[in-house]
Amino acid sequence: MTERPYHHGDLRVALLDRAEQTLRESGVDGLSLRELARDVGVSHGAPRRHFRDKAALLDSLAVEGFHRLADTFARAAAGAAGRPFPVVLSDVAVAYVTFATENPALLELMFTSKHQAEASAELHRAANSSFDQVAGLVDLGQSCGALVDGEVEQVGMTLFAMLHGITSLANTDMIDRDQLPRLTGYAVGSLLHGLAPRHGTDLGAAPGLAGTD
Amino acid sequence: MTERPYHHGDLRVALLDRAEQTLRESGVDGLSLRELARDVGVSHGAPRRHFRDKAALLDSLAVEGFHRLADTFARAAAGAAGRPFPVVLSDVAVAYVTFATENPALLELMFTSKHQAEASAELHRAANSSFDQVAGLVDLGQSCGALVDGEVEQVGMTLFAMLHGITSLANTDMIDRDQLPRLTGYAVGSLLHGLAPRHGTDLGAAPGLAGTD
DNA sequence: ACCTGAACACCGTTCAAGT
DNA sequence: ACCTGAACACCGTTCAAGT
Repeated sequence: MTERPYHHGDLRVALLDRAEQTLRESGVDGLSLRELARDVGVSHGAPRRHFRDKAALLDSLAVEGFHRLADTFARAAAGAAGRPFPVVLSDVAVAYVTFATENPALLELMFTSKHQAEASAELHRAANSSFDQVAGLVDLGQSCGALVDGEVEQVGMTLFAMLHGITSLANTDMIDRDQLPRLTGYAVGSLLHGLAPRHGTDLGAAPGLAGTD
Repeated sequence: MTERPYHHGDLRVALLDRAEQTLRESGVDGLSLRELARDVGVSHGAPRRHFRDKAALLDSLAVEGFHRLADTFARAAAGAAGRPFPVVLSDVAVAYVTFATENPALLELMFTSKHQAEASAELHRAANSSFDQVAGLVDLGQSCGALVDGEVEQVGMTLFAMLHGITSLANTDMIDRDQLPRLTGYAVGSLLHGLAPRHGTDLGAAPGLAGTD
């Protein structure tokens, strides 16, 4: 690192890392390929070797985001393993909401429709790695009778869609941040047997969901 | 209209109309202020009088989108007025899904987090006009006992979030288009009393979701 | 194999000047 | 009040040339 050699060494990950940081700080609109190259100390034409396109770099960020999300799910599920299913479910739900809320720009990138046809294959795989985590959770919940019946994929997608919708509304300031735990608890509860959503459902106050004071 | 005069007449709405069309055809990325001005037959500096910013124009499009959405809700609810509540609910849900699915780029614009602070007031009002429609529907459903209990705002937001999440996933090709009706029916059913979501619920296949007998 | 740097076409924004 | 057109700084993309 004393004197930069002609070859950067790992320009691809350097660009990706810097891009992720810029994304978090300035959103997608603040992301310029040229500035990225400047930040990393390389000429503006250099990124071309690693990303054919600006869109390609954005797609790679989205793929990375899905991998991190899958990781987050796995970690949350592992952390609550052995505890009653509702706790596991709500922990995973909170993990998603937290992740989505802390990385709004990344989430938008992941769930934006302008992905390249070529990248969509890899992106699809990456997204499925997240969905599979949810599906596994649904399977677990159904086999112990805590979760509502129905096709795994259908229940899982409903769960995912609810959480995604809630965080999306929160990220656009359409629901207050402090209503997030209650809404999350409510959504989760609506899929649990014997926990038909009603006012005062305690889930929102559970450890993990509460987290206010 | 024979020879364009110096003053355009209604440049603001002309720009907005053209922008909406371009948005539908080419997405947000295909929207250039200069091209817009060209298309409308005006110099590239002209839009400045009506939109201080490109972002301001985008915000106006989003506001317009929320107004159209509120209209869509009202129309669907009026069209099913008098029929059993589940029918009304599913009609409204289908109306949302259809609207969101037919205007993916507009939806992204509406639920994107990069709105200007100044526009957010008007946007908030416009968004609330949509949410109020949903709240009214929830109120109706609860007072006739068909809809799950809970605070109106909470149930309404859950409903909205579910539908928004589902369409968002559909618009990014993460769920198959042909699974949309079933998923929508499933989501709607999960908020109806005595219609606990289960495999084979007929909701999705019926006209509008129907299947209420 | 990887990077540079000039070149090109296109932006968004600003602002004096025109009508 | 509304629009024009030159000017400016910045892009993304391409490609010969360098190492």
